[in-house]
Amino acid sequence: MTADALMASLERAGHRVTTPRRVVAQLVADREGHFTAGDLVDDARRRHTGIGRATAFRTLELFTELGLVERVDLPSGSHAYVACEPVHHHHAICTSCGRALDVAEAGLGPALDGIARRLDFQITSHRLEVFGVCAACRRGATR
Amino acid sequence: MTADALMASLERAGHRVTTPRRVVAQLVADREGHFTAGDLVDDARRRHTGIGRATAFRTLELFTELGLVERVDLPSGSHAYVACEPVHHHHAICTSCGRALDVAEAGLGPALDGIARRLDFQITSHRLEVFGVCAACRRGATR
DNA sequence: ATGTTATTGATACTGTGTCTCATATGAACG
DNA sequence: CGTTCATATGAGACACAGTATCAATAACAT
Ligand SMILES: [Zn+2]
Ligand SMILES: [Zn+2]
Ligand SMILES: [Zn+2]
Ligand SMILES: [Zn+2]
Repeated sequence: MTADALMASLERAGHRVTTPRRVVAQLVADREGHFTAGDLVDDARRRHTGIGRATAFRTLELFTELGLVERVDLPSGSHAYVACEPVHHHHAICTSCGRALDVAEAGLGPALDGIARRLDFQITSHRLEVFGVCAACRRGATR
Repeated sequence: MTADALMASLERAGHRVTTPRRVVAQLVADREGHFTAGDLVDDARRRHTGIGRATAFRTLELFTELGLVERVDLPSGSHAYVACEPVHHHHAICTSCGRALDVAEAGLGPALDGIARRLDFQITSHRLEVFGVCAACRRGATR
């Protein structure tokens, strides 16, 4: 996901294209794997962009609403984000390198149907998070 | 899950049986559906138990470690807990009444295997959260 | 260029969750 | 029982995460 693509989606949705937002978009695009709002704020300060804390949070929220970025809840309890395509899918998160692989819906349907039927529960949304070690990390060291 | 059962498990695990912990166990047992640490602290104050904030958090953490209580991440982003059996399972959370129904692993295995194979990803843990409306809430009103 | 409106950033504020440390108290032992 | 000592407690300080306020600024349609 490139910074330009993020800005384009944002404009398409009728939001203003501003410099601070462009900066945040670039920070997001430059991130590998998941990151927290705090990480982004730190990036912003480190690079001496003049981005305020509030703006970082607000822009991240905006991207999330537009589905350009998705929030994942790490086992640690902190809220992280990953840039991803705006279609329903899940994430396989590598606990070693932090990268998030996209997981297509993939056979979850029947399992969900079963749950709905057995519990007489009307499912409106669901969230699956898979944690483990990616192929790259299993070979090379922690890198 | 009764307060006594919570305390018994706690003792079995070699922890001290103390009055504050008994109180927290009771508060947990009295809760229907999910609750946050803050909710519990409020309960404690409201009932004029002398439980300190730190103790509520600590006891909740202890119960969680022992698997007597499980943490769920609500879509809102807040961390909630539900009392439940110490075996692997998931939760169907009613967005109307807040109750959490236990969901057996049920049919998730094949889907996970598929993910692991397709992504060449070694899964070490996973989390599924299902949100929707329970049978009771679909009939009666919001109750 | 101008006016309207959305956006920004500093700052203050509301939580959450953790840490420290002096005090209290379970439980094991005699 | 009373003694002993590791554990647990609670007050309060702390470290963050996230939100609200508001005057100043910048987009963008005209
Ligand atoms: Zn990896
Ligand atoms: Zn899905
Ligand atoms: Zn459960
Ligand atoms: Zn319900």
